[in-house]
Amino acid sequence: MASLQDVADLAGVSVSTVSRALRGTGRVSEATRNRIKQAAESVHFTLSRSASSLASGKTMRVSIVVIDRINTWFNASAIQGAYEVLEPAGYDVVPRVVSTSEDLDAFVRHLPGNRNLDGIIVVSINLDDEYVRILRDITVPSVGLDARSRAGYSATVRVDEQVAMRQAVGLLHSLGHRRIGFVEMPNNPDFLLSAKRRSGAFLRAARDLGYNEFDLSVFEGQDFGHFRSFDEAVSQTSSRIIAQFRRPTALCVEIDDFAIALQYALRKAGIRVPEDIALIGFDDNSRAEMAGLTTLRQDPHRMGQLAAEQILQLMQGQVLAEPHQLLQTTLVTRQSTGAL
Amino acid sequence: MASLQDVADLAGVSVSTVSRALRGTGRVSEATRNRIKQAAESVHFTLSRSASSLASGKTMRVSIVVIDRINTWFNASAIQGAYEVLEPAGYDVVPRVVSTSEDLDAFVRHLPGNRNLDGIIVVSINLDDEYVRILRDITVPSVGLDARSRAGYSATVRVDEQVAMRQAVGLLHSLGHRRIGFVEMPNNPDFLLSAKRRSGAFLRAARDLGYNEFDLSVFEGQDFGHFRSFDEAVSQTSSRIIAQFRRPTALCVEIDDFAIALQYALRKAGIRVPEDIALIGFDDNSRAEMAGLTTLRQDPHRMGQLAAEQILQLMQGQVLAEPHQLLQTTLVTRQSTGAL
DNA sequence: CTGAAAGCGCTTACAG
DNA sequence: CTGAAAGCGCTTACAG
Repeated sequence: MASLQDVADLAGVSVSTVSRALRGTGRVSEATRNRIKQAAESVHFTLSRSASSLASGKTMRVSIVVIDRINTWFNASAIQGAYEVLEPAGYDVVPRVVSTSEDLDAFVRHLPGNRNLDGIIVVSINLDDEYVRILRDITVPSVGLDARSRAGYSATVRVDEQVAMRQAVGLLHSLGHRRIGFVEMPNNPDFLLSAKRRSGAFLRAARDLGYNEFDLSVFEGQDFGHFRSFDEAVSQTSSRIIAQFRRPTALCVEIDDFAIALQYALRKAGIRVPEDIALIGFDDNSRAEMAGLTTLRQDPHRMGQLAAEQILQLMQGQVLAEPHQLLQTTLVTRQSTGAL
Repeated sequence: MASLQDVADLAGVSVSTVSRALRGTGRVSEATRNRIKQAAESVHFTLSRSASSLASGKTMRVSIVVIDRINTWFNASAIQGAYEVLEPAGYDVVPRVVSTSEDLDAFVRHLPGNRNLDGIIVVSINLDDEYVRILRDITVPSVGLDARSRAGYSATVRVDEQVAMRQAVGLLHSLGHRRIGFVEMPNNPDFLLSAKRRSGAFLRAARDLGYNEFDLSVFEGQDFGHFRSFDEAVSQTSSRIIAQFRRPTALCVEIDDFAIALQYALRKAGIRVPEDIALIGFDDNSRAEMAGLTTLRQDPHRMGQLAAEQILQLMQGQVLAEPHQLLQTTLVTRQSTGAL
């Protein structure tokens, strides 16, 4: 396997010159550069990232931390977005999955001594105070994507949930719904996702529009471990909704996948959607259109790009013009809320 | 940032001993090991992968190459599967996207001199002869996942398309369909995906069951670039099908997403599914159930795990008991083929 | 069981 | 514009 030295010998120059020529840094004469490039080509030379990294102190690696799985609609889209801006800049994107608070703990605790990454993008994780302290003290920049709070992150990208919920509740209000509710997902108890913030935003938006406590209900998400399956969680939630005293005529559901399953379960139980209960989701994922689900569209792919742009600037030591970016959702109206 | 040397000083031993103790290699006394572990903890020590890599010659990195996007159902599931087995073994999984033949070319041509990965998993790419030659000569093992041919790869994992198509055609035959066809996807012209193999397998299966040339049709996939959008490709294909002389009463479609879109377009054009045309997809992806699509289920998540297990063994220099694994699909019957 | 030392393949001041 | 040399932080024979 050819090394810098081999290329240097071939081109009749020193390794320093080869290094400079290949990376386009420092002045190297046109002629020398060409000679070197040819020599490099001829032996299929590729820089050893390990050696470069060790010498330069930069790993050219950014880690993207996601909860539970890489292959969810949100996570995979965010990773793709980040990849699109990081790859052309020469960085490897290294996914890291955490499933339990121990996983996260191990990851965060190793951060202070970690020389294996130049930046971190963290998806849908809110940091408790201890982690905030650790993140603040490390030299590696971190960007929170879809985090509830800015705490601990050098920069954040998230969706404006308050405006989103105003859009949703506004639609329900204009359709004449007087009793409305919010349905939280079953959750991974080790992570405080965006659920609480989203239901809080829902309640605030509703009160602003004149709904009072008796007209509002929140179906709280339970620990996912309580259920044998996703389907069981859905049908249990469906039953709770149906049995509810002064049952709402419209529901905002935390995410599309749950809303879609719920719509199916409700209909199976004889509840008509949207006539008896109207439904609004959140995401506009790949199944929402087919399900005829009215929803709040967000764009994790774009969020991944933005987070990557931020981390890129931070890694270059730049000061961000807008470290905390708030994106707006788009209300997409479909059958699950009936005709406008 | 603490280095091995710092830990050694703290524990009062040499760096060699620290290195051995931390990695659990070589004999180190219980007492020494504990002292070292404590010292390491206390300064949040983490090994520098770059330095380890440079010294040991192993990068602890495996690249997974996918076409066009990370966030497709197939690709993201495969990556997740690979991650699950590679991460516990200490390897980073580094996704790499190729969109054009130039991308692939650049990647493959750099392989011979590449010291930046220990193994490669390549998804849905068939190698032409030149690449086969390059791959054969490099020292890094490669696993082909969903490749049409074994050529060039140290090992492969794929689905048995011949059996799959026999399942599908068998169902159509038993349902009494006498004129049947296969619909290819619009394709990325830079990559020869599995389309041709799949339609070939369809034709073989159909002939074996007694269908003759006049009863069979193949709607060939066109260069995706010809269309302004996916929807346009779909509606064009739909029109071709409808206009077909001696139109088939049942179609196998190359993948679910296209089948689902096609079902929608056909119905919109007044063709009843399954009464006028029955449809069978391929994948059983997350939308197939909702669409009521009969389909051939495959499991890219499992394929990713298997490919990772193979590459792991190859990287350890082991000889594979079964280098070429063929998985079976499961026929999942739903409304798009009517009642059995 | 432990240590001294060479070496992995680069980058980067420092000189010239 | 170019080169000699130090050094990045580890691993791994080699000795003892």
